[in-house]
Formats: sequence, C-alpha cells, structure tokens
Amino acid sequence: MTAAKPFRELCAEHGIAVTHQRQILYEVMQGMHGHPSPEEIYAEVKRQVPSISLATVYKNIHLFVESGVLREVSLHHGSQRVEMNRDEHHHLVCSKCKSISDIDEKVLGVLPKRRKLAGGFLVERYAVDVIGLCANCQQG
Amino acid sequence: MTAAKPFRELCAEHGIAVTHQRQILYEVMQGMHGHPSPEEIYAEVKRQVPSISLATVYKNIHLFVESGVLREVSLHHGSQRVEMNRDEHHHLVCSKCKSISDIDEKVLGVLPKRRKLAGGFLVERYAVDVIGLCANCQQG
DNA sequence: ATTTCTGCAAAACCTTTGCAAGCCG
DNA sequence: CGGCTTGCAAAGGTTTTGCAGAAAT
Repeated sequence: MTAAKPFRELCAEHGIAVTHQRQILYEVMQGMHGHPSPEEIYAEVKRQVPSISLATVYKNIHLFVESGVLREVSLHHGSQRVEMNRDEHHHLVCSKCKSISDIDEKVLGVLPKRRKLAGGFLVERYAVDVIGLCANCQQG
Repeated sequence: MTAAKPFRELCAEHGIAVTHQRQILYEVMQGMHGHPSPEEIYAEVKRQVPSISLATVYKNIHLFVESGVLREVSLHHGSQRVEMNRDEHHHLVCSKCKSISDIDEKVLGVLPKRRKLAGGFLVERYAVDVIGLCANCQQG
C-alpha cells in the first residue's frame, strides 16, 4: 500500500498551514477504515479535540480533497439526478466542473460478465465513471 | 434504443395507480435529456400541472426508481464520503442497502489505458461501481 | 368503500458562510 | 505584524414527513 507521508511534509508540498486541528484530523483519518462521512470523522476527532467544530472538519476535508491529500468516494454525491438515456452507457465525469456526460457502453470495452464475486456479492451491472477533464475545463 | 412502454402498462406491471400527475410526470421525463434534478423535472411538469407539488415529484421519482421504471445516475448521491483505502480499488455497491465495500482494481480486469476520448475528454482514471446485492441482502 | 395519492407546511438533514477572535509563519 | 484558520451561529439547499382532503380501483 502507498506509504503515508508525514503530515508536515504534505502541508509543505501543498502550501497549507500546519494547525493543531489539521494535524489531529489527519492522524485520526489515517486510523479510520471504510468510507466515513464528515460527521463520523468529526465525532472521532472530537474525542481528541473536544472544542473542534463541524465547520472546521468540513473546511479541512475540502482542503484535503482539493489538494489531493484525500479522495472522495464519489464525485456525484450532491443532489439526486435521474437517468434519461435508456441505452446502456457509462459516464464521463469532469473532476473540475463536475459535469456528467454519457458514453456508450461499447466504447469502453467489455467488463467481465461474472455473476458472483468473492465475498458473495451478486453482480447486477457495472457503472463506470471515467474521471478526467472535459474539453472546456482543459482550456482553463 | 429501448422502446418506451405505454405508461398504463408500466403501472400495471408494477402495481401502481395511474394518476394524472404520474402520467404527466412520466411523459415530461420521456422528453427530457441528460441528468435532470428533481427540481428541474418539477419545473418542467409544473408547466402542465401548475398545482403539482415538489413533494409529489420526489415521491414519484422514488417510486419510479424503486420499481425500476427509472434509474438514478448514482447510488451514492447522499452525503459526502471520504476514501480511506489508499490502494487503487473500485467499489461494490449494494442496490438494496446501499452499502459500499472495496474491491481491488486488479480483480476487475484492465480497462483501456486511453488518455483521450472522442469529444476531447482527457481521462485521469476510472471509477467502477459494481452494482448488485451484497451477501446480506441476498438472504432477504 | 378502501386504499392510495396529492398538496401543503413543517421538519430534518447536510453543507456552507460571515464574522470576530486566535494562531501560524 | 499580516494572513490564514477556528468556532460559533445563522443561513442555504435538498429531501422527507405528517396530515387532511381528493382521487383511483
């Protein structure tokens, strides 16, 4: 697995200040597993820094995500969106402007047709997000 | 592209009542493109049924999604989630309980390493959701 | 006649923002 | 110091809920 860098080093690389809250936030997250929500992270950090506010957790998660220290589970976690394209397709998601466009399933090539995965997961379908920069955002 | 079934037929298949609002909602959505939000759909429907409420739109979108008439763009559109697994991986998403677990990138097989797609989209990475039923939900 | 659905308004989330005080470099 | 950061409280956006009246089967 990718080695964890010292926090001060990360901050230096990304030009952000080393505050006590950030330090603890980072350490606590290192020790978490799965896909925690900001609230869950907040609860965990609060045990070490009882005075921390949820707003600070949000602000710093943003900062970490923007600077690439952290990754979000999904680029489309905002409001609900409904699929109008009834053909089988996948999505191109722009990491900058978050726009979503469709790409025909066949263009991406075929994923394994397995029905059952180790762990007993029963596969219904694949949903692929091709993440990158849309033509517009490349110009910026 | 998949043929559009008559609305009454769909309702019969799924055992839901045919109301005026539902009928118009369905028709309006047929004519929309892309990935509209409930608000956008509401605005469109309101032109034909000015008295309709946003709550009704939400309730019926849910109903349509549950019964398979409609598909959501993303199964994880709720609150933000942060990725703690620093290895390259994809996600198993349960369509019933919405739980997310990780699956190593290598298990799924390799996606094309193309950098640029038609339309000028610059590929950074792929994020695959394997959608299906987790071991727990299969028992239900 | 019953069950289901609608519209309204209020509530429940989740996230962002403005600001004064405090910390970092 | 000067600028960035924090904590608080308030605001903002999205989605859900309870309920009484209306519509569907």
